[in-house]
Amino acid sequence: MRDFQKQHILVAVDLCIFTIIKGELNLLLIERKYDPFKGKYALPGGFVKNEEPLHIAALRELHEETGVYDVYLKKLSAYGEPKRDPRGRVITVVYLALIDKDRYKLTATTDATSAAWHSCQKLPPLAFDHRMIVDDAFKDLRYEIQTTNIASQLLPERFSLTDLQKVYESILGMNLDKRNFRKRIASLDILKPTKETKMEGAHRPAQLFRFKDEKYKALKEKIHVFV
Amino acid sequence: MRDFQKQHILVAVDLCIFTIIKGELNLLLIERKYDPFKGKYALPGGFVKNEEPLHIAALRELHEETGVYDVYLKKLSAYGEPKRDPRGRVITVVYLALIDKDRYKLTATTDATSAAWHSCQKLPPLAFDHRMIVDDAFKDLRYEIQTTNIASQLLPERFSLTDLQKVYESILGMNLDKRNFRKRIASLDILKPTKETKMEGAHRPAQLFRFKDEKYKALKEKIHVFV
DNA sequence: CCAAAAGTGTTAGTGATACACCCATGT
DNA sequence: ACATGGGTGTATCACTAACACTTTTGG
Repeated sequence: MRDFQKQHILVAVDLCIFTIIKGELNLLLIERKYDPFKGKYALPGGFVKNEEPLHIAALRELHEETGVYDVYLKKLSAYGEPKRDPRGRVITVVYLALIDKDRYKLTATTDATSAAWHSCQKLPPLAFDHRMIVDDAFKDLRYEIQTTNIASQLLPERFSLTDLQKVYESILGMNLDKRNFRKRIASLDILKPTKETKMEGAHRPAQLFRFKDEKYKALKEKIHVFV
Repeated sequence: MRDFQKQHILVAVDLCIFTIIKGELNLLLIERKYDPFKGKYALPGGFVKNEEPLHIAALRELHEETGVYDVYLKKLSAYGEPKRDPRGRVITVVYLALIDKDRYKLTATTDATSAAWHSCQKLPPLAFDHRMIVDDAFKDLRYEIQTTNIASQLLPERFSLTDLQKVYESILGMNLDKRNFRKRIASLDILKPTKETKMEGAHRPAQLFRFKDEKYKALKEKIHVFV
């Protein structure tokens, strides 16, 4: 414990909160009102309290920004370059959060914060090293979407197969063949059909499905002996 | 910055240093000489200095324990439960390191530390939350070995195909078919043959190979649209 | 009846898996 | 000559990828 008292590093959490809006992947950002990086956008986050577990700090920040508690939250990595915050040394632990925008609406911008969704296609310049953090989080999301059932976290309880396909397409950044997609989803055996349909627009209504497991579930242990 | 001064959380780095010994995956551990967890084993690590980048702190600790600087080092996650260290709140950033035991020998146990290799098949009880950390690091390693050329970091410059296969087998925890393994390695086109052979024991000598890219290289961008 | 999205099968090609014998060497 | 690990090819099966038309609804 000898060196303990000499250290002056602060611990924060930052959140990469993703959602799907109109079939596009979006990220929640806050516009900074003060220096440093005044006018730029940043990830929501804040300092960890002394007795507070990291994931509780993340949930607290998430709730402050979105009014939501019950979400998928995954710890990613930590970022701690000495100069990443010009005000002092801060190491931040990053959490990935996925929410269904329709279920959990943003509380009307509390306080002075102005949280808003931004399409991942064209993110504005970000403060600090947040661009790197987002890029890393996005890579993780791409992996998770392919190996787990986390797509369920981005959709309402009932959804059409086209809705689901758009989740995959927006995260993988490519168009998928409709027939092949449906075959693969069927083979995974993770959905159960409902008797409801979604009628919107002048076309044939879509059958709605729900996930068998609402909660996180790994779909494959083995990736393939190589990939 | 208002809450900055109130925080009392210390930042450390811990290292999961893997190597292959006699075809088995091993992890470097230190036996703790003092409480807490006296007599148990722990990951090598230490506190981050005020102006020190995290990866430099990791390299410093690595060098102290192994006498090695030039190794593959990858930042993993952070662990910061309030009670993980009974002496006070410490958040640790974990690094994965891979070394070739033959190239980089351990310096004869410096100071009072007693670092030693332990087979991952039968690790002793670990201090703190280090068991969880090792499990997470191992999962990461399993993924990396299948998607990148990091096997090169665990082998000497020249090695036989059987040596390479043992790296994969020990990390994947399964036996692989020799012919299929060689076909796949050939299709990846990451090795170049040397004219040397390894003669050891009373049998046909093995041809030695080396990696085309010594350094880290991703082998596949796309995992597969699912996995 | 037109527009718009939903829904549905087959084929060809590629890659994964399973499997057994001969080779070169030291003792 | 024998014991030991090195080295090689083929056949089957499973999965991926490419591809186009009919259905159902609202306007």
